[in-house]
Formats: sequence, C-alpha cells, structure tokens
Amino acid sequence: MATLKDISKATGFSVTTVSRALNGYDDVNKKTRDKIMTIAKELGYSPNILARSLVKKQSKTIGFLVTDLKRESAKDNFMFETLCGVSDELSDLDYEFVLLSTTTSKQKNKTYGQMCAERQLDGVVIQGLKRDDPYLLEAIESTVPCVLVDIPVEGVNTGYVTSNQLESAKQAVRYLIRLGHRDIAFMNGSAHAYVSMVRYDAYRQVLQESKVDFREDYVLNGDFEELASKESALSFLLNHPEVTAFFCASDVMALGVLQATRELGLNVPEDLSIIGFDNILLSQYVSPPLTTVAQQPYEMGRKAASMIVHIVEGQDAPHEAFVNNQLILRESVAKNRR
Amino acid sequence: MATLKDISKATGFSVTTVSRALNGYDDVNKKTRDKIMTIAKELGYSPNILARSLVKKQSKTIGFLVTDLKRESAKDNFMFETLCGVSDELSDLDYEFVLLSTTTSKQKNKTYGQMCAERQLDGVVIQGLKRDDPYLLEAIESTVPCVLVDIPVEGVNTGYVTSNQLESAKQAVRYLIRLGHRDIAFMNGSAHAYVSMVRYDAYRQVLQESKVDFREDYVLNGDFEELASKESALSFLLNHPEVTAFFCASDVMALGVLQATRELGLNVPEDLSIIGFDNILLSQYVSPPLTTVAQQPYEMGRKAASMIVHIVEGQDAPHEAFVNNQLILRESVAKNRR
DNA sequence: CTGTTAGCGCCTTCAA
DNA sequence: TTGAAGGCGCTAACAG
Repeated sequence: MATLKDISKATGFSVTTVSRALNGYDDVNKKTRDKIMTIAKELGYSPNILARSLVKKQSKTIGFLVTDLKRESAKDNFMFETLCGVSDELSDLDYEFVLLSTTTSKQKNKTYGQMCAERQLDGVVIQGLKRDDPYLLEAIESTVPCVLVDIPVEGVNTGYVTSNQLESAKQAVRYLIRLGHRDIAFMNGSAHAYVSMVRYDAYRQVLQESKVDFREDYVLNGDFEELASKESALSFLLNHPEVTAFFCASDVMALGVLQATRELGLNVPEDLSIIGFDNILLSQYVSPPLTTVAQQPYEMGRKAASMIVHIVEGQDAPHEAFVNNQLILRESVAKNRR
Repeated sequence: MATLKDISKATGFSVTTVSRALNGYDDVNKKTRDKIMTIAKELGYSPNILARSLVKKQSKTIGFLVTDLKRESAKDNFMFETLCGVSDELSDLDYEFVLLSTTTSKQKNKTYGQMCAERQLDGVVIQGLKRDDPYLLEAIESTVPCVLVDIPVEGVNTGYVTSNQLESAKQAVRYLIRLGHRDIAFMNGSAHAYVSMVRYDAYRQVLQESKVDFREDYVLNGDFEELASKESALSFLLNHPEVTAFFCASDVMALGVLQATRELGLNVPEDLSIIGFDNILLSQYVSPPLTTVAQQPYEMGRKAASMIVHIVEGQDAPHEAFVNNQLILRESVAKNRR
C-alpha cells in the first residue's frame, strides 16, 4: 500500500508537504497540491488510520459495547436494530465502529478503561448492561466519553438516549379510556424491571386522571412470558367478566392474553381489547394484529451515535436525547359497547 | 494511560526489556520480569494495539463486510446471527472485529483495498455481497485474505463457508413431488444473488429428475421482499389455479405468498402448499407454521471466523467449510388431493 | 540477560 | 511555500 513516503518520492516533495497537501492545508502551492493529488490517486493512496491515530491521539472509532451478544438476543432484534442505527450514523459521520461484546466474566480480566485504551477508542455507545455490571460504573467514571442506551445517567462526558417510556404507556391507556373502557386490567412484567415500574405508573396515573378507581386485583403478573401470562389471564377473565380491556407491559404477554381469550371463546377485540408493548415483529402477524406501543431502536442507535460524536468532538450539544415511542393502531382494540 | 515508557521509568529498566518481559520472551531475568509485571499491573498497563499493529504490520483485527446493513435485514436475522457467530469466535481467538457496512455507491469512493489498508485489516469475512458488486472481485484478487459466506469462490488466500444449499433445496422440492404435487411454482429472489441461482437450479433439477415439465411462467420474482412477493403471487395465483404448491427462495417471500392466499380466500395447505427457506423466527409463529429449510448462520459465522484466522496465520487449513441445512416439517404443506 | 538504535506511517512544531 | 527534525507507543535487530 502506498504511503506518504511513496508519494514523496514520486513527486519529489517532502513527506511533510505531501501530508499537508493531502490534508487540505492551504499553505501549499496549488500546482504542488494538484501534482500530489494526482499521484496520490494514481497510487491508490489511503492514509493509514492506525499511524494517524497514534500521533493524533484519537482514533475516529467508536466502540459499541453490548453484554452477551449471542444467538439468543436475536429473538428480540432490539439490539440489532440499535446496532444498525449506530453503524449507519457513524458511517455518515465518517467514524469507524468496533463491536465490543463482553460478558460478566470477561469484565474481570480487562477493565473498561483498558479496553478503551487498547484501541484508543474515542467514545463508546453502551447498550444492555445490567445495572450491577462493573463496566457500567467504570464507564461513567471513565475519561472516555460514553452514551448509554436506555439507561438515564448523566455525567460530564456521559450522555444517554432513551424513549418517552412513561408518556407512551400513558397514551396507550388513555386510548382505551377514550374508547369507553373503564374496567381495564394490567398485565405487568417482572416487578424488578425498570420498564415494568414505569408502565405500571403510567397505568395508575391515567386511571387516576380519568377518575377510574384503581383496583389492586386488576393487576396481574405475567413475568414477561407468554405462558405465564396466558395462565394468569385465563383464571382472571373467568372471575372478572366485567373487564373489557387489557393493557400489557409487553407484546409477548399480550400474545398470552390473546391465547387465553381463544380458549375462553372470547373474541378480540369485540369482547376484549388488548394493547401490547414493543411492537415485536410477530405482533403484526397474529390474528388479530396487535395494537401496541412501538419503540424505535434504530433511531435510538442513530441518536446515540450522533451524540457520542458530538461529545467526542467537544461540541456542546445536549447530553440527553429522546426518541418517541408510537402507539400503533391495529385491530386488537375496539370501542367498549357494554 | 500507562505506556511502556512509564513502566520503564518506574522500574528502571529500558523500554525494550519491559516490552520483552510483558510479551513473555524468556530472555528476561525472572526477578526483572516479576518486578515489571507487578508495576505494570499497578499502573493498569494495557498495550496500545494501534502502535503494536503499526510496527508488526498486522492488526489482529478482522473486518466483517456486509452490504446494506439496514433495518430491513432485521426481519430475517440471518446477518445478525452470522455476526454473532463471527464475533464470538473472534473473541475466543483473541481477535478484534470491526463492522464494515457498505453500499454500492460507497464502493465507488473507496476501493476494497483501501478500506483494508486503512485499518490494516488482517482479513475480512464477507457476507451478502451481490455477485456483481465491485468489491467482490477486488476482495478475491486482493492480497488480504477473505472468507466468503455463501459465495463459493476459491483462491490462494480466499476461503468460503456455505451450506449444502443445492441439496437441501432439492430436498424441499422433492418433498413436494413426493406428496403428489406437479404444478409447483417457484418464487425466486434477486437474480444477482448466488443463493437464488442455486435454489433455482435445485428447482429445475428436481423437476427434471421427476419428469415434470419445467414452465418458465411458473418462476416468479419476489426480490426477497414480502410485499413484492405477495403482489407477484396474487396475480399469478389468479391466472394459475392449477398450481398446488409454492417453493420460495426465502421465508420472507413465503410469508408474502401466504398473504396472497389469504386475500384470495385460499387455504394453506389444503389449497396450496408452501415451503420457505431460512427458518426465520416468524416462520414457526405464523398460521399455519411454515415448512422451511433451516440454515445455521451462527455456525457459519463461527466457521468463517475460524477459517479467516487460520488463513491469516498461515496455517494450512481447508479453505472451505460446510454447514448442513435441514428441512423442517411444519404445517404449510399437505398432500396434493387434486 | 539488558540496553541501544532504528523505524512502522503519520502529524506538528519550527526554520528556512 | 517548503523541508528538517522530532515523536506518538511499540517491536526487532544487534551489540554488549
């Protein structure tokens, strides 16, 4: 591969001049520049990023750190879509992109700081770290900037991008209210998950603002699983024929509720309206297609990438960004006709 | 971040000695080594890979080149799973991994060789290039080794990993034949994709060996897209009520055909049998669950990564590897009762 | 066993 | 407007 030296020899100019010409400095004679440019093109010159990074102390590469990238995560393509967004944006911004997949055990062999230093990463986008992952704290305290996806933490060179979790969940419940539903059950996920809490809050808040009594026994736990959700919904619906709508903290659980209705001979949405959360691919294929709240991981990826580059380049841009979730109206919800 | 120099100062040994101690050369006094090791650990030293790569002329990083990494490809997570396989294997082998996403237009700005040279990539794993992509030829002729996924090309420092594409596709068509189908349509993907050709060949060969006439007009083009496939199948099925089965070059297109049948009020599999290809997650959830040919992209990714590292390190290992596809019988196929 | 010297390819002073 | 010198952090060849 051609180097500056090669071009220097071929043109007769010094390496320094060649470097400046190629990097667009204006203290180079136009003729000189043209000649250098021409030869450079002929030789198929491309700067060696490693060498450049070494001296400039910045690599123009961003790491995308995920925990346990493995086959299983293919199921919800949330991570993949985020990755696509990050990749596209970084590519537009002319940054490189290395994928850093780590496991809890690996984090003991190499610190976060070392990982960044080795590659001289300019910044890192982080997704899906557990709250107790050692890397999380290291990342926040590290001098190399990072942007977190869906983990709201602020710091000097730390940013995050997340979605309007609460608002969008409220929107979903309000939609049911507006259609005349009053007896609305809530299928919650794991009580320990952050998103569960938020969606639960949304549920309660909307009931309150709508002057609908909150009933403890209308809140079920499906543990984010289809089967658990189905079982739970089955017995519940038997005991509560007055319930006309279900808000579920995830699509998977909504599918469980849907199954329960089938077994009970109920029609969706005539007898029971169902709203899910996530807009998983499947949700548009089931029958009836599921009304649900869609997240936009691709957008989040793009914003995260854009933000990390801004921070890295020292531009003072906001250190937080939000992507709007969207309520997607399909056919699992109808007016309450009782 | 600590450098060799820092350790050198802290220990009093020269940079060279420190380097050798840390890299496990045995011409270093045990005491010296211990001291150096200790200080290195204290200082949290991690070698600067960029600097090392620069002098060693090898970066210990492999590129994963894909065309058009974009949201749409999330539907069939083939690419993602391959990526996971590559990532996991490379991580085991202690190699780094950069994602190179390119589009046909981008390929004009920067040659393949330049792309590799910039990062001093040791090797590249390539997936999803079209046959007429400029990068493909460049890659094969390039001095930097590459391994292709699903594109069988051999060369000195070129290898490939693929599955028994032809055999498994033939198996699928034979299955239809055995169930009595004779009027079998074929939904093909992009004509430029290698896999399309192979599946097309399989289709033709089985027809021939079964003494079933091949009909040009039974071959449709769904461009690997659901919508295109649906549209195409719609008008086709209207004009060809005699057709009893569809072999599709991808599950996504099979879903398109499935949709078409719904619009036409046809029952699957009673009125029309459908076989897909890929075994995407969705295929087991649609109704009826799709009979399809399963690939193992994760395995292919691992093998590709392992192969590229072997080639890079000059070990003489085979330059081809195969992963077996499997025909998965579900409910979208039935006996021909006409 | 250890240190000196040299250089990977590039960029950034500083002189000319 | 151009060039020479120096150095980023690391390794390799050669002495001692």
